[in-house]
Amino acid sequence: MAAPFIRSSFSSAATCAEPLPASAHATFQVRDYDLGATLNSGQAFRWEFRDKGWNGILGKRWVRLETDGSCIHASVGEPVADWNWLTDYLQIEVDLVAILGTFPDNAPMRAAVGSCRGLRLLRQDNWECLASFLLSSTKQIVQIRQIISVLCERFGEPILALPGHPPAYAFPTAERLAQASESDLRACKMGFRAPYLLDTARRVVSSQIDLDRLKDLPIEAARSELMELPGIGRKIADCVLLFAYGFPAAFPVDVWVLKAFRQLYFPNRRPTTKRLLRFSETQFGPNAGYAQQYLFHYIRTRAGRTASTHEHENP
DNA sequence: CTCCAGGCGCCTT
DNA sequence: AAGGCGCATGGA
Repeated sequence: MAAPFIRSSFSSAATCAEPLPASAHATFQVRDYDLGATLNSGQAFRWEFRDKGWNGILGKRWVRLETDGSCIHASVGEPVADWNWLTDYLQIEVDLVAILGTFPDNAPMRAAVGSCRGLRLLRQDNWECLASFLLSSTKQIVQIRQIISVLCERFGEPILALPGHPPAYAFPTAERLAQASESDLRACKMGFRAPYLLDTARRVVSSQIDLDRLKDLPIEAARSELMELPGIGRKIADCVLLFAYGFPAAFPVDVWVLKAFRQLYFPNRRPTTKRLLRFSETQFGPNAGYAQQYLFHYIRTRAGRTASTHEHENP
């Protein structure tokens, strides 16, 4: 694989034995990286666009990202020496062109890639991703964000942001949520998902499932283990397999993807989810999940435009 | 007001 | 195996 286009602001030619000095800022050269599409495509729920940059929380670190197209500039609340946690999350080193080259060559796929080239799949923390998508069922993305925001305020550990920014909280640990009551969780407006989240947190804490071990399993085995958890079905399991564990063939089918495929590939039929999964396996190549995210983002943003133009259209 | 949202679990056929 | 329904909450 090609050398990563990474430059920290303190990347002097220091020897390996010499630790890099800690810094609150770093810059990374990027190619084909659409930061806005990536952070706002419904795979992560805590990024906020403020004053031409994205503010977010990764683990116990507050981070702000700004981009000019060829670089991503990062600022953190507390100085760090090692930035691998960020480059890994953003998947900066991934050769996107090689991935795009495996996508099926058809009109809908070309349109989707053309509309948001540079969209990346993130590599998220497995527990945060699992809990977040558990809360996603039959909710709009704005509401998912709201629920998670309240959950973090109420159960997350306070962390240090840059001066001038609102208080920040880490995503709550499974240990902390396992100690909560169902009504505590319902107070975060998550409704019927509260007992699912509570039971899942308790199973993680009791090692009934080992989330770190799943990355070493074949995708089918990892999926089966996730689907043992209450509130985790095929779709949410595939979101976690794709967005946290990086299984590139995981293929979440939600109402949007269902709608997109009916419209784009099956105009005169009404394929079931199972039929779509088979279609993805045979027609979408080894990075089916990556392709799916392009279609998801494409149709979701396009639907927004057509809906609003329709609303304002004159007779 | 109604309809629906990055579903799932459970219950009928 | 496949299809239908209830579930909490709040945008549109």
